[in-house]
Amino acid sequence: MPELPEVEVTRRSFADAILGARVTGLRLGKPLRWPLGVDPETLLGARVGTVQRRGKYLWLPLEGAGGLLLHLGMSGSLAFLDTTPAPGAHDHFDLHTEHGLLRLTDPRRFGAVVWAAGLDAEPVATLLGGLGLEPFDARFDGLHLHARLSGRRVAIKQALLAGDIVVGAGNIYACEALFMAGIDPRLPAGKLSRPRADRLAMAVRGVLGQALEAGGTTLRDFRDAHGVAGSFQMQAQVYGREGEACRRCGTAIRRIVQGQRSTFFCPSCQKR
DNA sequence: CTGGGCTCCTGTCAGC
DNA sequence: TGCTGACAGGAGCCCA
Repeated sequence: MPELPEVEVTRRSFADAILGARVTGLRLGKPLRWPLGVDPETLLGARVGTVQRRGKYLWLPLEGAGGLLLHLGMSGSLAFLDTTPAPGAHDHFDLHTEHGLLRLTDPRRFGAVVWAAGLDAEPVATLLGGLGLEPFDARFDGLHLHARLSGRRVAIKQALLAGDIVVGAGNIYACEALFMAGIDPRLPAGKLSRPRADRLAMAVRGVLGQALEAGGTTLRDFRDAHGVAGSFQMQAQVYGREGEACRRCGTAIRRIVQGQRSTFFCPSCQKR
């Protein structure tokens, strides 16, 4: 579910509210992707610092007690609640604080909550270590993109999704960015020309920025920590539109499979 | 190093 | 109505 815009929208929706609150309790539901990695008791009383985002991960610092790395996987969402409803079947992590309850709901359980002593401590250092640049980092541009793609034979779509060059674009936004840049998703990454790399870098930033403004994409169940849905799905040009007319040229949008993921594109607007 | 495929898990929907 | 298979917003891991 959540790509960079959804994760960032989520972060913004509760970071201020939880800042400075002491941890008063912790409840674990069914196992998530990895074990928490710490005795929950040791986190009691710690103050929550400023929630940060790196790629699609959130880092929740606990002053004097390390911090928690959160990932929403495919189906995760966070809620920040004034009350304490009985946990549902898919509520697998509760962090009770003086300011409210932070609850992770994740039906598929590909998400994770992992403790580490710090951002540079294991296992967090390894998880974050291989990540590419943030899309809004000034260092991320066509030059960087072009250099990192050179010699690679994978399809450009898969190179974007891999997250080791630039983070944040998942299946929806990778498709949308390639449409915006007019690039065929099957193009071998190393064959992207420098001018087109410029366009693609701009498009990645542009699409993620638009999605952020729209509050993210709510295909089915994405909500921010206060239950607000996103609306970027209304602006999608290709994602989920197989067989429908391209909004730019009218050609039928195609769906193909790359690396076991659906790719949507306009065969006429997007060139090799 | 690179690329490709598999895997984790549950829910939903289309088709028969 | 019930069953089956395809598919779903991620990404770590293993193997060639």
